[in-house]
Amino acid sequence: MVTMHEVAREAGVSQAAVSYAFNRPGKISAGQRDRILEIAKRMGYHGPDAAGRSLRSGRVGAVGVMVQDTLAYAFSDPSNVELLRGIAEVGELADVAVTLIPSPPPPPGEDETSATIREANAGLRGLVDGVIVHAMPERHPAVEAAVSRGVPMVLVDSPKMKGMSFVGLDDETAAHAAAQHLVMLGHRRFGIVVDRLRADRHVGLVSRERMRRGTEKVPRDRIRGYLRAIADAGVDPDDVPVVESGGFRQDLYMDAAELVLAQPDITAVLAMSDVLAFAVLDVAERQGLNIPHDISVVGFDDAHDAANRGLTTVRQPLAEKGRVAAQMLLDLIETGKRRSTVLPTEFVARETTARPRPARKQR
Amino acid sequence: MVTMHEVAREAGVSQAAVSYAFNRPGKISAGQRDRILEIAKRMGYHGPDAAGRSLRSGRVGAVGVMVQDTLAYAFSDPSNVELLRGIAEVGELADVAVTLIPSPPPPPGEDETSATIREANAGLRGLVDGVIVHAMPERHPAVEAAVSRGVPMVLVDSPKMKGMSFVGLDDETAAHAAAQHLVMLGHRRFGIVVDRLRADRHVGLVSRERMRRGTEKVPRDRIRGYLRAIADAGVDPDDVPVVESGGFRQDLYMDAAELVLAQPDITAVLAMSDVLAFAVLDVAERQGLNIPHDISVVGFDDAHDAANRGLTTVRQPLAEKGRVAAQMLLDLIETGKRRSTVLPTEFVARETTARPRPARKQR
DNA sequence: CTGAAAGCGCTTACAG
DNA sequence: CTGAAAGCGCTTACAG
Repeated sequence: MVTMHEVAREAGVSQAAVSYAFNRPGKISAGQRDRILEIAKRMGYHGPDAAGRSLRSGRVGAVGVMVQDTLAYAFSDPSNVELLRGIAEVGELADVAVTLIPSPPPPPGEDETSATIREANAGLRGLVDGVIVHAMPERHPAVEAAVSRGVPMVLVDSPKMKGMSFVGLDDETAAHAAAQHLVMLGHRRFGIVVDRLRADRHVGLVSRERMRRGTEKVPRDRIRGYLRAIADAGVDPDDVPVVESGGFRQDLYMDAAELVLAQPDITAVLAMSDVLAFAVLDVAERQGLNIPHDISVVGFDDAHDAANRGLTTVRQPLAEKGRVAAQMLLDLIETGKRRSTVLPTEFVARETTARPRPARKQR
Repeated sequence: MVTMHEVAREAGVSQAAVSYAFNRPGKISAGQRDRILEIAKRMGYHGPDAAGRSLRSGRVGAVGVMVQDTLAYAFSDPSNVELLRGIAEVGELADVAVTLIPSPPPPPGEDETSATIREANAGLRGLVDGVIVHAMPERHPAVEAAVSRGVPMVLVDSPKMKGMSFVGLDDETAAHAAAQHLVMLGHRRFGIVVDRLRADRHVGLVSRERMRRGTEKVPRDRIRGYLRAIADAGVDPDDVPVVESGGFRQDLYMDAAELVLAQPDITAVLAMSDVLAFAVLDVAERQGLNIPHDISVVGFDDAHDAANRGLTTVRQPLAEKGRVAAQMLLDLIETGKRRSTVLPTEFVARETTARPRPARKQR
């Protein structure tokens, strides 16, 4: 590799002059600068090496996006992709690279030493100047490591932490509106589907105890909103079945959809995301159920396909969420100033919700 | 920031011993190692800093994906997302971060000095150990810079370069099969839509001269395949209108779809990608055309929505393409060995193609 | 406007 | 098994 030093020697100047030619055009005469750049080019020197530069300047030129689970998942859910798109837009304008950092939960029963080493080598490693923490649970070791390293951080759809920037929604209120729509249509028997309350791969019906101990902010808040609207309608929230898919894979979504549809007497399903709602639609169709007349379905996100499939859902500005978070992070890195933003949501009624069929017999 | 040095002093060992505790468990006794790790943890030292480490070791722990245009685009096209998903899967297994590197074309009329500086600061900057070059055109400065820097590189759907690893399809043969399907159904009047032949934002009908001078590998090869099948059917390929959207945005796709559908007497449209085909379907529907009876439409990719919308298309293994490319890059970084792979495609007939309406009058 | 010098945090070959 | 030392490529405060 050609270094600044070699270019400097060839040009007959100091190594610092070469650095200035690339980084501080003002510190050097235009003629000198052009001559140095030309010599650099001829020698195959293409500019300062990132490692040396960032070691010295403490700035890498990249921001990270920390996601739970696999990166593959990050690209599987269209809502997530939309968020990444927003982040990328801002990163690009600021000429900052975007690095994806998968942070799976620690393997069960790991000993202290391995944990320390794994965490040390995990994700961050100083590869980024700051990090957007997306939909991570409470007390995730990767987040805590970043906090104690003092990495500038913006929390998105993750549990709020004291003194940390936050971007998200008022999930509880938004979910309340969705459930209230069903209540107003006359529904009284509901099923709820969520993806994950804790990172322990639990699949199936959720106990009240488990609901209380959920570590994932978004599902927890949305369930709370659903149940509050349902309770307001005079239904005992403890009678409402909540199904957890346990992960973010299509097959798990389908299983969860089957389970929630198998709950006796329900006339409506509240799905925590559009992808879960789509799974419910698919299973219902396969079972010959008429949507919305046999079962009403409400999603959340207003993702890519929602309008095509006529899904009643809650719209959230996903790309905007990414843009706001990225801008907030860049400002935080620059100025150290923390902020928080709650983005608006909007309930969108489409064709997957209707009055419950009066003929549907009570068991 | 806590450094190794401070941990070493606190533990009463040399700085090297701390490095070994984290990186070379074998070089140090287990007791000593645990003690050092514990002290490190207590002091808030979370492992070697990436900048220092990579400066010394020459290894960053990240691979880049170079994409033309904006990152936002990278997340807009579902086919592209699928490819990224494949790359991410492999990167994850290897504990390597994935960094997205947008490489827009140079601004027109840029002077030499600015160009040198821009290129120096562009994308790579040593942020990655290697790069996957995805769908970049011939002679793109960012690619050339990476080549002359000697960055390990795998070309995906980009023009082949001497001595460089390559992953892609036999686009010409695949496109030939798609066009042949239409020929066999009896079609003789075709329109072709592609996204971009050169990075100059040309929009609209494409001259034969422009087709010859295309710098984008995939559209060039696919057009060649389409036209060969059409010529085999006895139609003069010079009579086949080719429309270029000029970019990767929904509105440009819609404009291109309108223009191709406005071509006189055509009974079939060959779209270079599913997203373009979807735009043709949307415009056709809005115009009250019956698909497939008024117009047959063929896509390419078999992306997410293709099956849902009944699109006749060419299936390619997008996620697999990403996995293969990423694995190839990791091998290249490790061993220096170059390879190339051509992945299989499969023509998939669905509901957007049929015999041309015999009643459709010839002008 | 230019140059000599210090030092960012780390890894590893070497000597013990 | 452990430690002292060199040096990776760079930026910037400082002196001229």
